[in-house]
Amino acid sequence: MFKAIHKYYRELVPAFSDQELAELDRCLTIRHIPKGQYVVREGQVCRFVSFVNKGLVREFYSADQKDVSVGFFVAGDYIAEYESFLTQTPAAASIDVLEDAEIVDLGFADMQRLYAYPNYQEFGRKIAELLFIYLNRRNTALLSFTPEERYRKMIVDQHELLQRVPQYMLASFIGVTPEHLSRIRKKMSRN
Amino acid sequence: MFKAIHKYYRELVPAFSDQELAELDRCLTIRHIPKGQYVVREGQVCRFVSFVNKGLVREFYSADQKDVSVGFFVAGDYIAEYESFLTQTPAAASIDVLEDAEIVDLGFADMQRLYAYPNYQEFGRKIAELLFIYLNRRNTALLSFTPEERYRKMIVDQHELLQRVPQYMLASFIGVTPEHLSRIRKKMSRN
DNA sequence: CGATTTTTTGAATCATATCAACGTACGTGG
DNA sequence: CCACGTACGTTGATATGATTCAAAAAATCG
Repeated sequence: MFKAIHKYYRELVPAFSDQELAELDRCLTIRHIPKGQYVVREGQVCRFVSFVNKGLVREFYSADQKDVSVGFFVAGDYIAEYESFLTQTPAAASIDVLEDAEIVDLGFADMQRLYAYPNYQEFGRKIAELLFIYLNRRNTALLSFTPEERYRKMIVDQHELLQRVPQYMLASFIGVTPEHLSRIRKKMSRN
Repeated sequence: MFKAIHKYYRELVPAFSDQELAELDRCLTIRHIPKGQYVVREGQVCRFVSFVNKGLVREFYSADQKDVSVGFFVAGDYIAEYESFLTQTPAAASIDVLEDAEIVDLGFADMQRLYAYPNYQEFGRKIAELLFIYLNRRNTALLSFTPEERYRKMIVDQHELLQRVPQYMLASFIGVTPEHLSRIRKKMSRN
């Protein structure tokens, strides 16, 4: 059981023993969350890091009455309000469900226990490094590309999401208003 | 020797033994870099993660002929083009010296050797986590605050830097042109 | 189908960029 | 120690890109 998760762990740290992964299994719990519900709510402490088995979830925060989406996650991705999870302090962002989701939770206390194994330390390190790299690229993109360039980029490497995420959420992810994204698309289609 | 560095390591991982830190010392080398020179150049692989003993350095990248500063680092900070260091691939950003610097290098291969110790795995994990948190906050700030708010924030929690970093570099860090930052300052001074 | 949500369009406005000019400070060589 | 050159900061005028608000059109859902 939890095959996809074992694969994920072994890809980052091949040295994981069957016994170590069995230890992990004992910590995991499955949760089904319907569309529209929250996985984590701003202001609450994020208690789990969760693997997405099915569905589509989104991380976002609120800035003067408006949602700003910061990420979309599908089957095979891990999700958490990571800063909140790491520090066990209230989350600045929320995570909600766009398509009925099945997620597999790993709690904070269990994670700490697993860190007794060096392989889990290494896993935790590599996860944090990957998240850093992801965020670093997003940061660079926001600073050095125009909205249109960011949208084009999204078409190329996240085209599966474009069909599933409403355009007004993509707009905030790209950093523009829905109206402006609509105009960008119109302009692009004229070529 | 390398007292400040030992302190840095033990603050993140109190369990470090004297022997483990002595092992670290054998990997460290000091480098003096004068103002105007590069620590890492875009396109080259970042071979070291470096502790700043003295001086002031800056990370930046180039976007259509212009520099965009992404961070300023002083004594007590660690620097690297971290994605390049982690993946040993060419750096997207450069690091240069704004005030004559003394830095202490730790090479990639040595870092890998140290990861044999679980305590160094834990250290590496915590560093990556801190960097993630730092970047996450910067990201949020860029998306949800106005340039003026970002400048005010900078005054509050990096006021020491304002004296040492030329204003046009701060401008790109904040995400505006030098002219516009000048106007923001003028407007702020009218209150 | 009707009701609601999402996307598009238009017009006015605002924030920031650009370009060009000028002022000021600073460090260096004479 | 002065004068000059270079780098930095400021100011003004204009241009551009993105937002806002309002409304219509299109898509989605029960």
